[in-house]
Amino acid sequence: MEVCITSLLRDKGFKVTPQRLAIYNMLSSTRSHPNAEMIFNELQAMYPTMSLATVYKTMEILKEIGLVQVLNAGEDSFRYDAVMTNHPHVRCTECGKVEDVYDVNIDAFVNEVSQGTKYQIMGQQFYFHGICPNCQRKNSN
Amino acid sequence: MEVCITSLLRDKGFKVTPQRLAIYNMLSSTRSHPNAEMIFNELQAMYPTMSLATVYKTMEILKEIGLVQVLNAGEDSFRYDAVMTNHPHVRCTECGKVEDVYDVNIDAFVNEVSQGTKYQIMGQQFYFHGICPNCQRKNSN
DNA sequence: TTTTTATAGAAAACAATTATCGAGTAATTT
DNA sequence: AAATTACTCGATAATTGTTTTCTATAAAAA
Ligand SMILES: [Mn+2]
Ligand SMILES: [Mn+2]
Ligand SMILES: [Zn+2]
Ligand SMILES: [Zn+2]
Repeated sequence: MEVCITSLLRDKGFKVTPQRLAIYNMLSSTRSHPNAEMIFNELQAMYPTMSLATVYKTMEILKEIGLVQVLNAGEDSFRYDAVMTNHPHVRCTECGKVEDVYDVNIDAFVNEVSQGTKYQIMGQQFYFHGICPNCQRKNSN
Repeated sequence: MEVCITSLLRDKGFKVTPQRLAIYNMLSSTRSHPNAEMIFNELQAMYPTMSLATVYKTMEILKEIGLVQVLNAGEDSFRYDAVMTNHPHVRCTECGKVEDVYDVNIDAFVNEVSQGTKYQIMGQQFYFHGICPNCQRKNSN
């Protein structure tokens, strides 16, 4: 993993810096689909001088070299995901968390759409919204 | 249609104003999925004094009374749709236009996801991106 | 090393959206 | 119809997420 990002950066002419490694490490070791601010806050303790702009610029690079994908779950900010398989997401409308949707095969659906449209489909994002188990429990009390 | 929005507004305690009717009429007679600025520009000629803030506030109300849905196609601004059926959208990554995806049944897919997750699913949005027929033609020349 | 080049971070700029507020207008009451 | 009330418009300012600019400095190359 470390090797991967290091050589990927270098191969594309980007420098390997502690900030970039820290940001990628943080993102690839969480399932919380954080936005720029969450990443910034998390790294604040360890990298007190890091700025939000660095997070944004790094995400731009990581996206470009194919290490992260950008999510747009109907909020006012973008979220980031280091898992590069194209999987659906679900957002809890009460607590706001965004999680993966597992165990669902999107290929059949994607193929159906690809064949039914004149667009040349390059990708897609599926967002569900609803209430997470936690919030359901809270509500029923 | 006119009747519908008029009575819906009144029933929910909102006043029926020319601006609101104009915005809703414009939106329901286009398939371009405009964002606030596009709506504003389009109405500028007929309503020279209308402000962007009014467009935003009106969209908020129209969303609340269930007459429009808000789209989030991975851009930096929201788009609006007066068609309330839940249908997938596709955005051309070259010219930026957003169109409907027709003739595809999402129910089976939605059901599969609903049953595979512990979330109580309330809704979803499906976005595809690719290249529209026009831009494909341009590219091949 | 030394030299070259890209980057980090502070600060300012930007763009989409939201909030505030006073004057105006529609609905309601008299 | 007139008066009262409550809501709304649009100008302006504020906010928020993101991008740009600039320069000392860290990383890569020589
Ligand atoms: Mn994910
Ligand atoms: Mn549509
Ligand atoms: Zn929740
Ligand atoms: Zn196009």
